[in-house]
Amino acid sequence: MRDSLIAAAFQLFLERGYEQTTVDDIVTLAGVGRRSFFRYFPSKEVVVFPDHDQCLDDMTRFLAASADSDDPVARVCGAARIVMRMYAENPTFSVQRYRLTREVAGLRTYELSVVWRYEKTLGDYLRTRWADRRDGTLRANVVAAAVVAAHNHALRHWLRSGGEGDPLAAVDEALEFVRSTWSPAPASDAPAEETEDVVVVITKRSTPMWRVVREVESSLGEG
Amino acid sequence: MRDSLIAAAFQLFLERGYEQTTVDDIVTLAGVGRRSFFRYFPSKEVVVFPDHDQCLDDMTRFLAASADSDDPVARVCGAARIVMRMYAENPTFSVQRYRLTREVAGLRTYELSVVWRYEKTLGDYLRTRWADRRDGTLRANVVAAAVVAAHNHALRHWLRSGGEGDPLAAVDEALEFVRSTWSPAPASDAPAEETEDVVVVITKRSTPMWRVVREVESSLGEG
DNA sequence: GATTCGTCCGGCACCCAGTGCCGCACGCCT
DNA sequence: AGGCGTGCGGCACTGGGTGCCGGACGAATC
Repeated sequence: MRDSLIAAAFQLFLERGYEQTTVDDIVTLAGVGRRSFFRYFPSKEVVVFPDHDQCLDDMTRFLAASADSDDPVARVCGAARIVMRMYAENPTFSVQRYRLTREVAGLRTYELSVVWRYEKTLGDYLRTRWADRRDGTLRANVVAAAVVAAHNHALRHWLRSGGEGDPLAAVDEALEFVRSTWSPAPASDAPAEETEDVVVVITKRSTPMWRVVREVESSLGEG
Repeated sequence: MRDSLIAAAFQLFLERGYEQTTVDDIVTLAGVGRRSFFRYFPSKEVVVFPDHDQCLDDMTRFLAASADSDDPVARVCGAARIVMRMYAENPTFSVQRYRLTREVAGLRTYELSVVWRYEKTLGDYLRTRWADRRDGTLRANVVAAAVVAAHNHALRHWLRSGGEGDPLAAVDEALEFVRSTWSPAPASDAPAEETEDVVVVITKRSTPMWRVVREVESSLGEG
């Protein structure tokens, strides 16, 4: 029932457009009653994003299964990967939906509310993880927004290309940009205590931290 | 006409709620025809955010008047200040609207589309400024999202407090967190070269950067 | 095997946001 | 005084979304 409604809806949406398709058209094509449509989808827009509820549940469970030893930033990056994986499971469907949302303003607005639920979920997780920090909530909100932005950057790029290439690798690269700016530990699990070289930094006491970082980074070369 | 419609709408929204107020109620209270409402506001939600169109224009002009010598990150932070200033001009109105958007899901969704226009404007500006950088668009999207998140963090905090305190100072503090992570130059124009103290750090070459930072921070005491 | 009960579906009536269209009144110019 | 553009009101209509009720189906019970 639910799947047949989705199939009928997308068939009509792609044929004659979203706004030119009424709910009556969908239910007559699917052969069900009009009332049943609104039993499965609270609004006409929801049928365009049928899998996001499940995906949000997956993300919530993934974050709830986090250990205290996990790096919070790396964890939310992993959570963002879940969403990208959902898109990557059905490339043609995702690309078709992307074209719809590009054209229809109402769908874009609804998509924003969907994305906002992900961002709120990530922000809530980071907020609890950084409850002891001062400015923990600010940091949580900013990092959550940055992760979502990086994810959407890679996602849109992949969707615009028509579903070519590896979206998981693209989102990892984009997320690495975010992770590297806030998360101290690298993603790789090779500990650094075993190496031998020594770096000496001499700086004035009030030198801003970013200068210290830049100096050390340059003294470390490109690695 | 436009102002009388806004006044009538908010009076009814605060009395009996947003969803319990129909457009007919608004126009009968304002003493105008129903058709005129939709002449001035394309939808019922728009009447709740009557000043955002003008504010978006102000932001666009502010960014267009940017010089190439300006720091892009500082410029978008200044653009975010424009929005906060608009909220701060009418504290009681802003707080009332905040309570409405907290309760009504449809208004929250519409607000997301409004915020998204700001974020897109900031992102477009940064994208042109960073056109030569590799990953310039990714950086632009992430920084724009971070600026919006920091702004909203300060805004929500101020609105939840009922409009107490200085929202401009709060948003500056939040934006400084974003600016300091991406823009090298400090906002204050006092360079750091004039101070005297020296800090010495000795570390292994492959010590992760976060350990270096922690070490320097601890050696600097609490300051 | 008949009854009963919970559940799911269809149909109906209704509300309300939003739109296209037309008529009218007002101010303006000639 | 007589056209004329503009802005407003009214009307009819479309379509999304909801409340309600009746009926069909299957499962448990007697």
